[in-house]
Amino acid sequence: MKNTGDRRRTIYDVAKAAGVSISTASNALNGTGRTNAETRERVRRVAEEIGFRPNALARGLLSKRSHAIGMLTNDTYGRLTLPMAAGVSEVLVDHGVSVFLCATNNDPRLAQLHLEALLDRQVDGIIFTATRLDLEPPVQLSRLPIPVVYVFAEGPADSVTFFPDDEQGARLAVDHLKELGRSRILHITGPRDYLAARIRAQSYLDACGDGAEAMFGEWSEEWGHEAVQTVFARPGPKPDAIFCGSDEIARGVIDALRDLNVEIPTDVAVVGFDNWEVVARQTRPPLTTIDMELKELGHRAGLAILSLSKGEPVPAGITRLPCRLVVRQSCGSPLQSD
Amino acid sequence: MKNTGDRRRTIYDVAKAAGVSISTASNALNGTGRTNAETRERVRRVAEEIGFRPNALARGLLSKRSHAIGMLTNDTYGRLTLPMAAGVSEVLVDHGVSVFLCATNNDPRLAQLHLEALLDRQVDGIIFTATRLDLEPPVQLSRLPIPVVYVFAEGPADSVTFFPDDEQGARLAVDHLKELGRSRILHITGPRDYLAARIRAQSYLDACGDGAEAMFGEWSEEWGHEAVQTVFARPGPKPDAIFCGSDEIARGVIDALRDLNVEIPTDVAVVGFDNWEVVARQTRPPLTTIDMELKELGHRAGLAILSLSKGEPVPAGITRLPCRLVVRQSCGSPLQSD
DNA sequence: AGTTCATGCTAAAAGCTTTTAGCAGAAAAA
DNA sequence: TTTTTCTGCTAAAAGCTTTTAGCATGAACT
Repeated sequence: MKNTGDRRRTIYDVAKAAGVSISTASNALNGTGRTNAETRERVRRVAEEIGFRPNALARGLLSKRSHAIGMLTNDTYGRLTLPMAAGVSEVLVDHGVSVFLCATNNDPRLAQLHLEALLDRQVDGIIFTATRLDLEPPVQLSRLPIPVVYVFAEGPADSVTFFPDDEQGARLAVDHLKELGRSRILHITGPRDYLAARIRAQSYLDACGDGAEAMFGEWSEEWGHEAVQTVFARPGPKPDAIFCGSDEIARGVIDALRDLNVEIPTDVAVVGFDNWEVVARQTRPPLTTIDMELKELGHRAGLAILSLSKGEPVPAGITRLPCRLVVRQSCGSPLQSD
Repeated sequence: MKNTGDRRRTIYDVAKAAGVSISTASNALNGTGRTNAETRERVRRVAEEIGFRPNALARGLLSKRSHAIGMLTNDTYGRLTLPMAAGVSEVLVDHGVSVFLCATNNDPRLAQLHLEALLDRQVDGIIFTATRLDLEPPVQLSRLPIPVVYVFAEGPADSVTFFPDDEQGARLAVDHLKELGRSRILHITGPRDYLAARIRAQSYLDACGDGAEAMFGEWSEEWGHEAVQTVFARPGPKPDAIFCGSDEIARGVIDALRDLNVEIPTDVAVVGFDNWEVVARQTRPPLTTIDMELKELGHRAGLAILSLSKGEPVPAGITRLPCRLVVRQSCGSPLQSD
């Protein structure tokens, strides 16, 4: 007779079935107060039997902690957001915390609406995510009564913020190319007004020194294509490796190189950025690239908001999580490159 | 003095500030009961002034409707899920309903955990989404005390289910090609064990009649590439159009055709399926394709679960939402094709 | 024997809202 | 004048849980 009725079982039902008071039932189930071991066991068995599960609303109302958080995102497409969100949800579900997804489409009205709904629901915290790293949050988050964690977006001074370590990621790519004996490395990346593009480019320039060249453009395949054509059309020495600011750009680069009959990786090695599998796996040859560990980013952001919501201290400022090099075949390997 | 304090304002604060009882305050704010117009106005003004917003937890506890729903998905990557989820969230936020995102990663344990959390939170309904159309839901959803809507996944008999209209979508593609004067249309698509692949293929066969050929394989670029090579290597007449089961396949097809020096769209017209912009916009030439209207699918699913949760009747069974043809340049146009 | 202590349990309050039942007063009807 | 009806308001209950304060009971002290 496991909750076959229509009504959800309450702690009142448990108490009645176990022949104790409501308080004793609660204490027994939560291990609080003073309870006889035998009674405690009986109550727990009864609760299990009738399929009792505590009402999260009532619990939240009393404890002032809803054990839910909100995720505010302005990413419509979801290439970055969803893996990240999955990471957040994955790490929090084990702590009994659920995640509200709020897609704002960069619309301030919608963002405001979502934010108010979240506050009305007494969420314990908010994770704000953006894809356009440069964009202002579409809504005022600074003076909220609950903690906010920023991912892929910079919050006000002293806020808790997570980014991938673009600087280290770029270094990873360049070091890999250098280890394989490449010396004339070119960098083709996205628009200069993206912070991530600037950081990666600077890291590349620092690592490669003189002769290094960073070409800013778009986050598109087309731009990769175009940049390669430009470079190979002009006089002077040609690069023996290209580090791309995104996998999409890398894809354009690879296509353009093939059109020019340039061998990959023999003549030119190519490294991407994103490890966006649908792209990186499908290039010919498959793309060596930098993974931003989006899921791990989600884990960390989730744990951070969890700690903050409990009042535990979390180091403020920007935390940059290491990227990972994923080796496929667009660079050759130390062994086979000769 | 708009909620500058630490504590959230309650209806008790409103009542006190307006000099009325709690019940009157509630009645005035909600327009229930009998209230003098003047009093009602005063209460509302006061509520506005002190920044009162009702506690959704308390409200939900009483009304037994939490005004929240859960979205259970096993899609890790999110290409289909996130636009759909954004549609759901977008349409529901205006009705004061929020959405819990639960990524199950196809892990039954995780799915069970999420499901229990949702029930504990008294959600008003659940939207279940899958990418692998053939897969069983990772958890038993049939005997739940709350309504369930299925999207991209088939529920038990008589459940409310939404799919894109694959049959109509395929017809859209074939008709477009025919209108442009193409007669030898080939179909290259994904694995036969995907229902969507089978439906699209059947629709194509019905529309094209004898001589039509559907090639099943993978949902990958590589397969598109390979299929084209096979077809163009064997003797006999060559197709003058290729309808692809996905944009990724189309991409492989286009690349392979270019390698063979076949002109697109002059010699062969290509149509994709998905309107996955990162792919469809970046092929050369840009890809004419079928859009599944994922956001609209989300809207409809959201409205359906809303109605169901209010006890309003919703037609059971599978509803298929029309797809849309997106014309780019991979087929030419009636005007420029000569 | 009288006091202190520990144990196992319970009644009641608190958390915030909505709804029900009903009270007083005034107006309308008898 | 008495009764009915309507109006505007309020006290209290309900929704479900956790926590606080405290009540008996029996054991261990002084």
